[in-house]
Formats: sequence, C-alpha cells, structure tokens
Amino acid sequence: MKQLKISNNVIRRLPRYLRALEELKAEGADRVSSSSLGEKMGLTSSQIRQDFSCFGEFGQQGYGYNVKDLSTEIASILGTDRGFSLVVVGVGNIGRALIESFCFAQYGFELAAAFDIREELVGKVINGVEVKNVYDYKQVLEGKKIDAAVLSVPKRLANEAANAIADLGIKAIWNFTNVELSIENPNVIVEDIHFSDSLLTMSYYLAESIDINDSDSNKQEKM
Amino acid sequence: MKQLKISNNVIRRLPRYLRALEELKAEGADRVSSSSLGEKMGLTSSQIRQDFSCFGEFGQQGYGYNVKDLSTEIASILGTDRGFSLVVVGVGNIGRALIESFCFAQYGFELAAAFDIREELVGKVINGVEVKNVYDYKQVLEGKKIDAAVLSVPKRLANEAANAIADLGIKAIWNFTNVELSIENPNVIVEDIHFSDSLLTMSYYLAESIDINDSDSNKQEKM
DNA sequence: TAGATTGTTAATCGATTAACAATC
DNA sequence: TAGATTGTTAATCGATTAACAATC
Repeated sequence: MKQLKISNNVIRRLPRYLRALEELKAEGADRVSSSSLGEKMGLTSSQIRQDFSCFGEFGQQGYGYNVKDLSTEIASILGTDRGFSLVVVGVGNIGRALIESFCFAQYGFELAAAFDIREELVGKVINGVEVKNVYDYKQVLEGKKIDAAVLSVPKRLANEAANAIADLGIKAIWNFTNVELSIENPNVIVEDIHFSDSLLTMSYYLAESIDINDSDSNKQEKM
Repeated sequence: MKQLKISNNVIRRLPRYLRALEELKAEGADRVSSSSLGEKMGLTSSQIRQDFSCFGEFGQQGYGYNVKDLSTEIASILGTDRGFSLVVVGVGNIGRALIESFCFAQYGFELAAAFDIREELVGKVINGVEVKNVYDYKQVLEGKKIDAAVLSVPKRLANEAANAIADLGIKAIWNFTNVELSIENPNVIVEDIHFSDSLLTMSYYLAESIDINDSDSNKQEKM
C-alpha cells in the first residue's frame, strides 16, 4: 500500500484514460505513447506520465505503454474487479432508466435489488430486477453484502433515505437527487450526479459565449 | 464586460452557492456572512469572498450578504434569466426521464421540442412535449431560436448526432451519451454527464476505503 | 547502436488561504 | 462608537508543465 493521497483531479482522469484506452483497443492499437494519448485526450504527455506514476511503472522506455495491459491496470485501480454490488433506492424515472439501460456489469457492479415505497411499483420486474418494498429491506438484503446504493428518490426524501442507507452499513451513495446530502456518518462516500449544477454550468458558458460574440460584433459594427 | 477569464473551478461552485442560498432563503434567513456560508458548504470564507469578487461587490462590511439579492445575482451570472431554450435529441430512458421529471424551467430553460428516430415513438406526447421525427427537424425548428440540445441517443449514434446538432447552429450540447464527443465545430459548448466516469470514481473511493480499513484491522490484529 | 520514450526532479503556473486595511 | 465583516493584496500550497538522465 504505497500511493499516499492521490488527488481528486488525478482520480477523475482515470475513467477518461480507461475510456480512451478501450477505444484504442477497439481500433486494434497495441501500444500508445504518453504524447499520442495526450493528443487524443487534450492533455500534456507530462501530465499523463505524472498521473500514471502515482500508481506504478506501467510503461517502457522507447516503446510507450501496452494498451491492453494499461487498461487492465487502470480498471483494476478503479476497482472494477472487486465484485462490488449495489441497490437502487427509488424507482422513479431516473432509477428505472438506470435499471433498464445502464450497464452496471461493465463497470464491475452487480445490481442486487431495487426498492421503492410506492405499493403500485412493488412487485414489478424491470430488466430482470424485481422492485421490493422499502420496508422489506431486511429480508431482501439478508446475508447479502451490498457496497453501494443508487439514490434516486424525490428531493424531499433524500436526506432521510441517505441516512437510512448509511445506517444499513452501505458504504457509498451514488446521489441523483440534486440535493447536497447531510449524512451523519462521515465515512459514507457520496458521489453526486447533480443534473442541475451541470445544466447551470452549461448555462453560464452559453451566456458567456453570447456576450463574447455580441461584443465582437459590436466591434465589427464600429469599423 | 470586465471579469476576464473566470476559472472553471469558480464557475462550478456557483450552482452550489445558488443551492445553498436557496436553502437559506427557504429557512427564512435574510443575511449570511462568508464564514457562515463557508461552514455550511465546507469552504473557507476566504474562498467564498474571492469567488464572489470575480463578479462584483455583493456584500457589505460588518453585515455580510443579503441572501435574496445574492441569490438573484448568482442566478443571473449563471444565465437563468436569459430565456434559453433547448431540445431533447433521443427519447430513450434518459431522454424520457428528463422530459418527464427534470424541471428545466426552474433553471431558466424552455424545453422546446423532442426528437427521436424511432417511428413508434414519434407522435407520443410526454409531459406535454410531442416527440417529433428527427428528419422533420427543419419544419419543427422553423423560426425557433434553440440554444442547446440534450443529447441522449445510443452511444453509436453520439458523434453523428452531435455534429448534426452543431450544424444546426445549436451552441451547446448537454451530453448524456457517456461518449467523449468529437465535434468539428470548436465553438460548440459541451457539458458532459458521464454516468460511467462518476460510477468509476465512486468505485475507486470505495476500493480505497476498503483497503484502508483492511490495513487498519491488520494493525489491530498484530497488537 | 541510434532513436524514442519513459519516470522523475525541478520550474512554473494557478488556486486557495491568510492577513488586514477599509468601512458599514 | 465598537464590533463585524467585507474586498483585496500577499503568502502559501498544490497541480501542471518542462527538462532530462536512464534505458528499452
């Protein structure tokens, strides 16, 4: 266990590396250098070598990196071979969309169960997963090791549900509620997918680009 | 137009500030200081003052910030008052979930149309929005000013669709395809929601926390 | 061997934090 | 007025980039 404290920036680049490498693999490439990978991804070769060196020595001087080996390494660093499992809590539109079409298995996660509080949903089978009543969690999860939960309940239930999940001993929450969760247990890992934050960020850049273009055309008019 | 080049880090904190301020507003708070806001959000007061100072002087010495005014300012900086409009391209599970339950209006966006290529979906009305055939885009968008597109088509169509959207003069793409888009027009703004990257990041931290706990308990065993 | 490219150390750049005069 | 808190300048910290010896 060396690698003391890898920065969040580095971690968030790892899935992108993996994606780029899978693409190279699909194209039939055997090897890739830090500079060609950098060009593909819009990063400097320096940064790529720095990033990889946090985890080990995966390259070879004069050759570069073996695409297949490197992607295996990165997938392993990300934990895709750990056999993690998760449950979906809240089978609304987003929950159902994830159950129906997100490929959890591709990223090493097993979807073990889905819960909702609404009687009319309980018993429905979505993509092979039966929706269970949230109050039956004990018998449903009996003897199962669950690592994470997808949280996709309505905003007003978000914190209550998050804390209930934490109390179950589940270690991570993939949060789709657009709410900043307040979880009492500080060890619970929260990974947010804030649609609203993302849309507002896009909105900012959109507004900015319009302002820039306007001031450009003002300049033109003055000519 | 002062504010030259605000860093991405600052921009991505703005929606979070707005969220915190809306919460304070709902709690009935009139004023907030940078230190109390910082405590609430897990940021230093310094950073908050620095961030705001990129855009103007919104506070008052000895008092702090007026919650209502500040949230209005930030909302405006983010462009929620610009009257942006968008279309959904690809009415699969995610596209439909967004149309059905994402509150675009709350963030200043009007959902103007939805497109799909599948005949069986065309004509369906979802939450008041009729799904149109993608090939009829000309007559559907005739005379409308569309600022952005939600891209929620299958992976294999992602790049083709993205470039078609760009060719229509749409300036921003909210990308849900989990694909790193290659768009020829470099002016198109792309805002990614990469579910897979997010899940893998969570997976990393999950794996890390297990490793740490394991090494802790090893230590204990040795005692 | 010569050329290419790594892993790593040092230099630079940018972002965060601390400090404080200004002032409500 | 005295206390609180801003906006801003300076100091620190961390992340990215550049450079280069090591070596395949």
